[in-house]
Amino acid sequence: MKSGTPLVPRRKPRQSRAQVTCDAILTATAQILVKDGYDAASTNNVARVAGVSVGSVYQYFSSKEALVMAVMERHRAEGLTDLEEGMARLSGTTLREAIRLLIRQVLAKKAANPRLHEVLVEQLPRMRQLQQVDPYAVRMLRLVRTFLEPHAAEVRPRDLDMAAFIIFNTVESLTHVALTGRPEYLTRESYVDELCALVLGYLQPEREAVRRGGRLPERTPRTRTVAARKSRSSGKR
Amino acid sequence: MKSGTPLVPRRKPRQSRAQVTCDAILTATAQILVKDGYDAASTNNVARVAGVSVGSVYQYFSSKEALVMAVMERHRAEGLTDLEEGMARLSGTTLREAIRLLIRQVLAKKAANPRLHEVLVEQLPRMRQLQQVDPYAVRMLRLVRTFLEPHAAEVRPRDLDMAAFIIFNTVESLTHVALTGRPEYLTRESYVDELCALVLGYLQPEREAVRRGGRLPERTPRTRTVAARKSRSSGKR
DNA sequence: AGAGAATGTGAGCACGGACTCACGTTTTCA
DNA sequence: TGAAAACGTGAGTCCGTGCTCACATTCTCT
Repeated sequence: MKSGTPLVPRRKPRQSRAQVTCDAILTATAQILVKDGYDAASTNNVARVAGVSVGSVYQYFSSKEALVMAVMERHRAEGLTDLEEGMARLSGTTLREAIRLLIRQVLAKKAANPRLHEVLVEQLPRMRQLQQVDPYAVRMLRLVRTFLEPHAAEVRPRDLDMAAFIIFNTVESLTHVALTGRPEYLTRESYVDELCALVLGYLQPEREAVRRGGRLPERTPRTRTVAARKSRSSGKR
Repeated sequence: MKSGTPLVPRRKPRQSRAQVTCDAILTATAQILVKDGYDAASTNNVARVAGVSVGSVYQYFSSKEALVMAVMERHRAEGLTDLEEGMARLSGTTLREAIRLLIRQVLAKKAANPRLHEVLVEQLPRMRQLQQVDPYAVRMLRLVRTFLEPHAAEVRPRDLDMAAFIIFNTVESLTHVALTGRPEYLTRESYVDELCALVLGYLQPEREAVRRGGRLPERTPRTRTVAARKSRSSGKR
């Protein structure tokens, strides 16, 4: 792949048949990504699957990177509007309910097309274009921040930008790792519960509870419940 | 890269000069990964930088993937023993203190060689070998679980495996995204504070606080601070 | 109609990468 | 000491990939 190639300046489809070709190319790319991963998505292969010639691919996409980028863009735009709509439906709910709805939505979204999400997220760091500032990420964070602002008073974190960054990335990452490492979790209600607890616990004002929990054992625990001791020994290899 | 190549069966260094070559190769690989990324780490290039011939590389590593895998293994083993040692030093501290120490350790570890961590984490999903069960991940999770067990009684989550999964991945992911997206955060004390709040808040037993927080505004907020309203409108694009 | 623009074609080039192999050199050890 | 094993070499093979270009086809619009 040439490194100096500009990523944007390419012919835009003017006639409808061109639009069709363009769509076919994007769809084929997505399909290959899902089925065989990034490496299989060579320009020649994409052209073949799309039923067009390589030349046509390069009419509309200046490089392989631009091609994958376009698929990503399409997909992310969807995610963005989804979240926007989701947030619009929140009036009249408690913070707790709102967070649960949003988390559930993110999980459902990823579960709907797990493989595509997986591949795209993995390729994200390879996109030169995004190395500087990723407008999508910025908008996502702004959205979360906007969600937090009305609750600024009742919530612990003072730096809402950082809070948005943390919440967004927590939910995003935990969804992603569950997807790849623990697919069962995605459909397990308790996972949603835990994610909610995580976010809500983070937002809650401090208190003393766990701090009172006492010291860690020196060697062996002196006083401990039977259940605790049992699960402990079963945890050893 | 051939896909059918076995990843293990390769000559093991028996003489000391062989060990030297082997080390040189691994070091060169790591160095290239850090400086120029994965794509630059071609076998020929690795050999050149290591000062050996390509043939020697293939004496000990059956493929490029195996090569990178070896670097990863080395690096992850380090991380594992680090965490083990860190946990061994925790007796006599509160849960709160313990968590803070561990989080700070993870952050410091990544900040010490950010680029290597970054590249390796990015390449992780490409490793065919790990697609099934990743023994490193298993051991890490077991470690966290072992850490949690003595506190099973004073802590909210009932499923300690899931809790370990969530905590480990939260800290890991948030460290990583900070590394790549907000490097300033890594040295900011407040980021450590927030991560601690996140984990501790998650572990704390439930309570009513935020639930009482009331409803979200229907259309426009009725009662809201000036500051909140101001930053809110500025949040629009 | 027909000229020019838009669209589509695909053989093939240039390049670089992963990997092999036939052969030298050094070490081991009986 | 000398033969076998371990180690090291690097030119060279093979293959896929990204991408171009000269040309053919279709559309648009006066």
